[in-house]
Amino acid sequence: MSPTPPVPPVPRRSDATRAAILAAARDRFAADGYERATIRAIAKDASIDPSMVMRYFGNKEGLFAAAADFDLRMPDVSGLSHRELGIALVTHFLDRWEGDETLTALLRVGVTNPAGAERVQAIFQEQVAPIAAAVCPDTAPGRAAARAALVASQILGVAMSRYVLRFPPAAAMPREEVVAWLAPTVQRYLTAERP
Amino acid sequence: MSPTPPVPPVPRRSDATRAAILAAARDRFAADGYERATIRAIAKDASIDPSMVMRYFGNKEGLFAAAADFDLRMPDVSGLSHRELGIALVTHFLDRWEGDETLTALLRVGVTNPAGAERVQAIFQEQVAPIAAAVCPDTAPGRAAARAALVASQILGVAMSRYVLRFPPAAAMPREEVVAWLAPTVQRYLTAERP
DNA sequence: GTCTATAATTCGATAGAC
DNA sequence: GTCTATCGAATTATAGAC
Repeated sequence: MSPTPPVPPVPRRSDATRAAILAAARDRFAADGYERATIRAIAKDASIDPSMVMRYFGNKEGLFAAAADFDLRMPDVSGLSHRELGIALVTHFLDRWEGDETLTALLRVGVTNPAGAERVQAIFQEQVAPIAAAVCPDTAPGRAAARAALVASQILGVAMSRYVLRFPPAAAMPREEVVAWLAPTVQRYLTAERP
Repeated sequence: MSPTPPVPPVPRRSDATRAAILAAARDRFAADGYERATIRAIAKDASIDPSMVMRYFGNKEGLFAAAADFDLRMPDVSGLSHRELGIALVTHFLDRWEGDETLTALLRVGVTNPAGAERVQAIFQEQVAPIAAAVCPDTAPGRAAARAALVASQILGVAMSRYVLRFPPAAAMPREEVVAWLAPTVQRYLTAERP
């Protein structure tokens, strides 16, 4: 056996091509959903041949899985008051949603594709539940996950209304008003005693 | 000209066939979303020929529009206290969602199809906004629509988590606990002073 | 009213030249 | 690594016999 050298920081060769494909895939999945987003269209957006997409990612689901690996970049909320907590989280979610259409893509795909639904669930479970566990008053097993699911329900709902379905009243509502309405809700789901 | 007689209660001839197609369409749209729900599969479920679907509804979008004409059957909330209002509305929405998968279908289609998004918006706008207008404390134009959109965001979000994406913590949460958490939220969106 | 047959596209995926 | 060419399957929609 040859001694395996430590893996170099960038093992892949043509990372630029991969990145271009992934960026185009995120756009298309976000705009069209999983079914309507065709590999052909994604490849065209990336100025590359459709067969390259297959070569890099195997099949369409593999492409989506690679494009949907998403970090919510949840902020550090330790030391915040309950009131500040709700405002910080809602503001952060609005920032993330407006700054990166990957989340809209995730939501669109999650609705029509089981693998997409699992990705959405995993992302919120892994990244929001720890915050809930850190601040919620009850300690029984599964309670942090339940509170994280409540927060996710309100966040996903406003994202649906504002960015996916684009309800005129929701889409036109100023950011500050969305935060003012939703922050107490999120705060209560995380910190209130169980009703 | 022949004097037109008053339209009979059932002008269509084969209403049974239409109803069977619509029922099958609702099931398929709910289970698979707009793109994956094929006219062939819907016709097969209805034990009928695919071409009949085209004959009755013109095209796929016409079929969906007919299948998605939905009545939320909002209850009469006049005379309820603010506390009772939140409980009544959340309970009613959970009932509607669990008793008829058309709403899940609507959500699935609204995400990938502009016409579907308009239907979802119209349904919530037409049926929830009047309730908001009746109970909310501010009277400026558009405020009832904004409050209805807030309510819709929380209701759609919990429907997404529970019935579409099926987050385990949200799907496993007992109905009474969902009502207990969400009722104060809905109540506040409808009746609280503008923050 | 119902069905057969098929047109016209479009898609994911593969094979293979260079 | 990149591209051309194409297969096989599936779809919506139409035309027309009965």
